[in-house]
Amino acid sequence: MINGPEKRMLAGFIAARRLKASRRREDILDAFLATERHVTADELHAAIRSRHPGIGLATVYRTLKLLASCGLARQVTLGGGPARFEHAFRHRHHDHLICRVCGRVVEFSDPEIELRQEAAAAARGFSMEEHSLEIRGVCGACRAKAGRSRSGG
Amino acid sequence: MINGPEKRMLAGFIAARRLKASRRREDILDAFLATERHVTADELHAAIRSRHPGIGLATVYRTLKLLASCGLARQVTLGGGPARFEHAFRHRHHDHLICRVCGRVVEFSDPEIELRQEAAAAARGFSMEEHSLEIRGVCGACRAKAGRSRSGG
DNA sequence: CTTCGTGCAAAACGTTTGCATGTAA
DNA sequence: TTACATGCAAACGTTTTGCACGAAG
Repeated sequence: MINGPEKRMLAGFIAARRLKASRRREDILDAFLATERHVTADELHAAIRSRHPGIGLATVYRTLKLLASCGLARQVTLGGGPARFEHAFRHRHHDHLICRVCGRVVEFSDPEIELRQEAAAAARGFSMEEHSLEIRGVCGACRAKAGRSRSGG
Repeated sequence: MINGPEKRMLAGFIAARRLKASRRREDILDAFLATERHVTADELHAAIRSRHPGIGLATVYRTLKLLASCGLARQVTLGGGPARFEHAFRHRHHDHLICRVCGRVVEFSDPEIELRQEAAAAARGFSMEEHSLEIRGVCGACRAKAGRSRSGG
């Protein structure tokens, strides 16, 4: 991912706004792209730190906000905890299933739900701009585990 | 609302857990029931303070958590701000439309969306326990106002 | 009398900001 | 040489907690 479209996208955004390219921003983008979904600023900071010890948490916050502005990251708040960031470039909008037991997050998307949301908003005079749908419950693996320990112990 | 079912519900919960009834808890419940939807702890604290100056913010937090435990309140986080609490007793689950311009919150509920959420969860092995759907956009009044100022000057 | 509730202040937590310095343009 | 980026620490707003005291059971 040394020269993907994400880098060009960030570079373009920076040029358009007359900001400045920097090594830090590349480091943070690299780490963000390398990591799996839904990192917090703190997690990303820790991950980058192993390779680039000098980096400050504030810079990670500032850069994540920048990545969100240019459409590379999307900020989500899964269940009230700290803000999390997921890849947004070439990733369609989706909703989240969150396992209450193991914390696993599964993404899904249902066109019919999307349509109905638009309709519900329109019926009440709203124009919809964005939405977030979060379903909390227990995933299959955790239910199986719970079933086993109930019957087995 | 001096002796509604909410009071009995709280009293029952307190008795069942061998907690203690108190004047403070009544005051806070009264204020919560009297207020309109979606208060923050701080807003509720301010409202109670005019009548009961000695009350502490921490007590409001603790009591709101208690009300949530016994099903009288539901905690929602509308758009990333501080936690808000809405009435939960005899109020069906609903979702929220939030106007980005004026902050107005409209509640709605769509049985088809609910069903599809269950189905989406089940299809991925999850048992759904709760969900939150938030739609942000612009309400009719604010769109009308914006249209007027665009065309009018 | 024992346990729980309360107010206060302090701590904790995630996030933002001010400032001096470093670095890209 | 100008403006922006950075690291650090401090500030910030929200929420929780420790503690001594008061009140309910």
